[in-house]
Amino acid sequence: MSRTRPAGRRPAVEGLPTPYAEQVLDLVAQIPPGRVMAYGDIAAVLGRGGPRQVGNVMSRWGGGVPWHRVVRADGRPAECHEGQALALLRAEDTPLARPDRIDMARARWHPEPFD
DNA sequence: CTCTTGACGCCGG
DNA sequence: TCCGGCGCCAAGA
Repeated sequence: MSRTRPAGRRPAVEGLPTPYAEQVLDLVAQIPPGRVMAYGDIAAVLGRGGPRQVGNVMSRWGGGVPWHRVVRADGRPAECHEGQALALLRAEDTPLARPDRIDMARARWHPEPFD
């Protein structure tokens, strides 16, 4: 009973995150405030899976990471929490191209080898 | 092994 | 701009 959880993640529901899910969550956790990454960008950086897989991971265990910084390639947050995500993004001064649209050209973030 | 399910992405109309 | 449709790929039944 010493260890109930091997990691500090917060499995919102149940079911341990798969190794792939851990990779996704770890990357999302590194996105700095005021910046965002598209689902497809995350899959491309990991070199595995696709945007659908990233979305699937976020839907299950996204609660432990800055989920609002993961948006669609067109600059809009996922529809299921669009308003809430926009509020959080505006609160951290994320560049917007429109009231409900992220300026991907300025807000898109990519992990550096130095980071 | 096959089939289904997705917090997606891109293209055409 | 808004729709509809197909492609992509991990995970579970």
